[in-house]
Amino acid sequence: MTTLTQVAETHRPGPRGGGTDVRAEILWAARELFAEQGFRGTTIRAVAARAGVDVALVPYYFGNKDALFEAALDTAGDVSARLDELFVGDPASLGQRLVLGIDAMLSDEGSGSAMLALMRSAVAEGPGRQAALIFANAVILATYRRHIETPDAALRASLAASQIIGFALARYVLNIEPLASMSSTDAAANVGPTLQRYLLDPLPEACESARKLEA
Amino acid sequence: MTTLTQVAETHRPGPRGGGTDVRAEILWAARELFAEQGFRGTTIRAVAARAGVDVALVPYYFGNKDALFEAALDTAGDVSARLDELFVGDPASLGQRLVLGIDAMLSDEGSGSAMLALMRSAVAEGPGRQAALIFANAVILATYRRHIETPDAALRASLAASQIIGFALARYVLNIEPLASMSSTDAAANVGPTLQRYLLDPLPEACESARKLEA
DNA sequence: GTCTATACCGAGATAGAC
DNA sequence: GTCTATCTCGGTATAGAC
Repeated sequence: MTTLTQVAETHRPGPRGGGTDVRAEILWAARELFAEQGFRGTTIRAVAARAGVDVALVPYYFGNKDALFEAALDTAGDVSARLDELFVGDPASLGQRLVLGIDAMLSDEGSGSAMLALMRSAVAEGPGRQAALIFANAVILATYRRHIETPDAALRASLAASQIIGFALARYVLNIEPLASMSSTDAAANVGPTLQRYLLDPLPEACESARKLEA
Repeated sequence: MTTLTQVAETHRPGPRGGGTDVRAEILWAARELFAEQGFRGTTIRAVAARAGVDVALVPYYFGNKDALFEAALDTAGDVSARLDELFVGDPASLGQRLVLGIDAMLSDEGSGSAMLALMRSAVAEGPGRQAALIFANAVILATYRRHIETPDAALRASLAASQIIGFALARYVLNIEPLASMSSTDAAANVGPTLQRYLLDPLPEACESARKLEA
């Protein structure tokens, strides 16, 4: 047993001095750590440590780890809007524009890490599943539907999503060379045509089981 | 302090009755749970419970959770061999054959769940990273190199890997419709041409940054 | 309303009893 | 070979100081 008379002298309770916004501090730390280490890889204690606050403040402000995750990665609206813009323009270069635009988003310091964290957690287990399905499915699919209206829209969107997800993971998460370190323009030249075909070119005829789903 | 005289009466130490192979029992339970819940989602305790053995037997037989994971998913040799076979045949239908073959592997009860768990853990954090990179990178790339020898081999393999990974995740993990529930032949008809192009068709000219890597 | 301290529970890992 | 006890760590809940 230790005597309880000795108390730590580091910090006293009560509001902080200085103009630091603790909540924002935590959010930033969470964004960085989730992007670096994934959902289960980042501990609430690590977030608190990087933010320079006490551990209990994290659940205090955000409830629990799941809610913190969703708060940290809540950039879906922005992503959706930016994807929207990529669709306007010459249809002949839609595939290239998509790759270039998405690659720019993924390279971006702020939203890029969030998107990658979202994808990681979508594939892994845990609460991020829901949020990430919104990204992969709803965002891409809805964006696509808004711009190309054919009965094949869902099929085309799901095919495009598969290549976009694979591209993002291979290039930024798995670091498969030489795809990982090639320039954006080269990447666009290579995978752009795939998206072009999925989104605009005629699809193969024998596709009954897919078309059946469009009820 | 508790008195140490009172001992549990549930099970006594010592070898089991019956002919059950404890090690194999644990491996099967681990395979199932890793495939269902991912690496961090499955607890050693849960594995032990499903196998009907004591918790401590798991680290006893496999060292630690990482080693158990690798043991459970050690099907790389099999996967590599099956991929090898897919490459032999008419080059004109290579893409379709690959999709059909890979889809069959992923649908398979035994190795399919292992491959999916491998992919999940590759994208997520944790020890599976290494093993999964071997799959995504070495297996696909090496297999490919064995069959098509051009200076572009690595580039082509990385592109194909990106589509294969995205296909597997979108279809089997994220369940993006209608890709998720379409038939294998329809899937092959749709994404086969992509692999065909990545692997065999001429690549775009302006690809300096990629070619520079082939030293 | 903000912050600190601390306690609880579940999970991985290890030592050692039987 | 099998199991118990225990250590440590991480997420969460609570009590209470300012």
